[in-house]
Amino acid sequence: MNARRRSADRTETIMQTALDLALEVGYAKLSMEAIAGRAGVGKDTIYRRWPSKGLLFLDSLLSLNQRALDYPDTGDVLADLRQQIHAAVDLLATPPWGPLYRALVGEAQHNPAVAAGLNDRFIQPQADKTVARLRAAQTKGQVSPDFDLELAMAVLSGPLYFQLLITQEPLTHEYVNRILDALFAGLDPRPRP
Amino acid sequence: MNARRRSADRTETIMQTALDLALEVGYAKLSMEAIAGRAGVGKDTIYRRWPSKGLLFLDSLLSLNQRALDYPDTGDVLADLRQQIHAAVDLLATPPWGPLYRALVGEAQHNPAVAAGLNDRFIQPQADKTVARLRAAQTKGQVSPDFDLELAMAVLSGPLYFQLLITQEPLTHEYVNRILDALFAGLDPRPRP
Amino acid sequence: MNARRRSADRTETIMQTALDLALEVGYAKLSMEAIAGRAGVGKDTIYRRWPSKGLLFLDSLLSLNQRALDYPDTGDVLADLRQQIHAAVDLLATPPWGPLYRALVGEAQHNPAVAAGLNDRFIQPQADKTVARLRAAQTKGQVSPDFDLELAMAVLSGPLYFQLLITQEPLTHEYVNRILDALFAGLDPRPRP
Amino acid sequence: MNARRRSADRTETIMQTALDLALEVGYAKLSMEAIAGRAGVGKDTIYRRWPSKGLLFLDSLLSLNQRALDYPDTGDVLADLRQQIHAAVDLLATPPWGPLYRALVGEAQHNPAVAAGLNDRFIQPQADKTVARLRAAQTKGQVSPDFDLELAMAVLSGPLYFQLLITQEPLTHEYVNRILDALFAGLDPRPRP
DNA sequence: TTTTAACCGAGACGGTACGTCAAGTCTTGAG
DNA sequence: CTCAAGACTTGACGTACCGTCTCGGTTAAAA
Repeated sequence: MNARRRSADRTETIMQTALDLALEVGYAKLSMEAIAGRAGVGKDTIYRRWPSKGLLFLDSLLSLNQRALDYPDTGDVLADLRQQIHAAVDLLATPPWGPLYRALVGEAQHNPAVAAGLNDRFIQPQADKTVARLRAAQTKGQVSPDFDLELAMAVLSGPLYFQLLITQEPLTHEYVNRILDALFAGLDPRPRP
Repeated sequence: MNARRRSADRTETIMQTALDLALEVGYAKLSMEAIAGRAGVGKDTIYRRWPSKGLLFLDSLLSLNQRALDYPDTGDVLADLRQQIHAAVDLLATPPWGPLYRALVGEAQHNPAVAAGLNDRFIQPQADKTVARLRAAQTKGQVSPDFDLELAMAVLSGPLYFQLLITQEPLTHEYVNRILDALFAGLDPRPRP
Repeated sequence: MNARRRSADRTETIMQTALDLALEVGYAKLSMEAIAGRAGVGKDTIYRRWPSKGLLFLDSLLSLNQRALDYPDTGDVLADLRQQIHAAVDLLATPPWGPLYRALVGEAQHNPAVAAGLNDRFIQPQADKTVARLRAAQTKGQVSPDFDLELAMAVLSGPLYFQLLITQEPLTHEYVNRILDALFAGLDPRPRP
Repeated sequence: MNARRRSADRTETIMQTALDLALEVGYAKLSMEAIAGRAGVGKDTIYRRWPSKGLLFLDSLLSLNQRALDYPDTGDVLADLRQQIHAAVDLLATPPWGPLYRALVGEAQHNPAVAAGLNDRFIQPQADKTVARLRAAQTKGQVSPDFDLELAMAVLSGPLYFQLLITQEPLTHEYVNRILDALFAGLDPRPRP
């Protein structure tokens, strides 16, 4: 039992060290040797827990940053979505997290295991929460029954990821609001009669 | 003149070899040494042209895949957008290109030079074309004058990139159509009176 | 203990391989990569043990060729010196050793660490033995008390090295004898009265 | 004629530059590229004149340091030898020349062409002059007719080279004198009756 | 309490690739 | 025709990590 507790301590130490080092030198220059050295741990002790640097990093980022990104349900869908997405955007704007999260997504592009882990442990749960919140509103009649919830989720997330990963312009509340407003007010391009 | 021509030949050979190797082993296992060896070229000859593997790969991908992704202008905005985006999606679905493009975007997450190059040479031009096509329609009165063109572009691109990079589900024409229809028909979630 | 033993084995293997390769291609074309490859060893494993090619080679040559070049003491100084120097000359004439030893001395001309190692591990000990043998003879009254032993050593060694390194004519027993005779019979150039 | 003169100028310039650079960075770090660059000359222009770095360096050292090391003939052999050898030793003690000459001899150990060039252009001529001076003395009856002149030359040179190349202790006039005195006074080790 | 087996830190090991450097050859355009 | 300039192939350098594999030296549990 004690052994297991020490084991758990070590697991935590390693993840924390990995994160610290990633903050200092960036994910690209993060090395298992440096993590092991700094954590005062043998390399095997790391490899016994995680099969690759990517998965260790994924675990570190997700486990140590367990901020509740849960949706409130105040009854006002739009306000709830806005608040939740603002929180997410704030997190990504807080200095280390944006680049680290970008690095993680980058890693997922080469490493299928990381991609799978990222999806299963973060992306899908978040998407599900968004859809669930929308569905709740739909049930209450606040949203039209033939509104495509999955698509709405994609239209909300997509532009943010596009900005984060591709154009790398800063994510602002104002931009989030424009997307939300377009989605909810209707982004109808048709010329008015 | 001859020297310059031979030089240009070599540049092309190197890019082609880089691409070939990337197809065979994937970007992650692509090495400068292997490229140099296969291309029958010294490593310096590569480093004289590109400062890093990422930029060589960026150049290879963009230069050797100069498919015109220009928008037609048939007068029907929706049809033109649909055709153009379908073409892009088809390209990404053609086996090697999807993973390679994903790898490139992944690399851009660690390497600012790649990110900048990708933006300047591909993302921005494409975005500009989309906006230009929309603006043309706006001028002709086919689209409402207060329609936010930049946002429309982001709403069109974002979900596709989200699917490509994050959920990694296949990109289909059907999905493109859903997005286009939502955008143009209006994705109004408000309950009908 | 096992680890240390395996370590020592590897050290020996590397030195032996270095020597083998030097025999085949000569010191000038000897490369760390070739040694590592042939020995089935990573380059780091070599660099962990020796900081440069020169010092590895020095170690290989001296450790693996630990022929006792000790002076006998039969009571007859001249005979003892002659025997010992003939042995040294024979060694240098045995095909690989002459060129390899020349290469080592050559390396010592650019590389102070090799020069120091060569002196400390080979030149000085040999010189000391020669002087010691002469001193023993002096003690026994076989040699005049004001005979300059250091100079005698230099007069014995110098011409041999001159021939080995500079004129590169073959070293023969006959040449050794001429030097010994001159030294012991007196090389008095003064015209006889 | 003009072309040839310019050609000769260039040859001189290259050798001078090689020597200058060798003084600055040492022979080991001397590179053809650096010489060409500094001399304002294409690499081919160098390779057209000398087939290798070693031979260029040999040429530079010998051609640009044409100090007359000729023996005077004042009638006093011993004094003449002493003066000449002191001059040589002084030259080697003047800072750059000792190390450079050592480097040249070092190079000769790997490179037969350098060894041959060094012998033909410097070692043999010097040896011949020494022997010639001794022979002159012999003819005048100042030296015994059965004195082995070649051996005397080797006994004079050998210890100096030994000190220069092997033990790397400083060469002093005092050491030269000890050798000369031993040679001329007779280094007779036999116990006096 | 003593034994014993798992676990650990440390870091050596065989590899692979890095990015740099220089060698010696080859090509071009200016004079 | 000769030259400077410098691109080119080649090949080695020394470094950095990878992921695997010992090695002793603690422990914590079973005996």
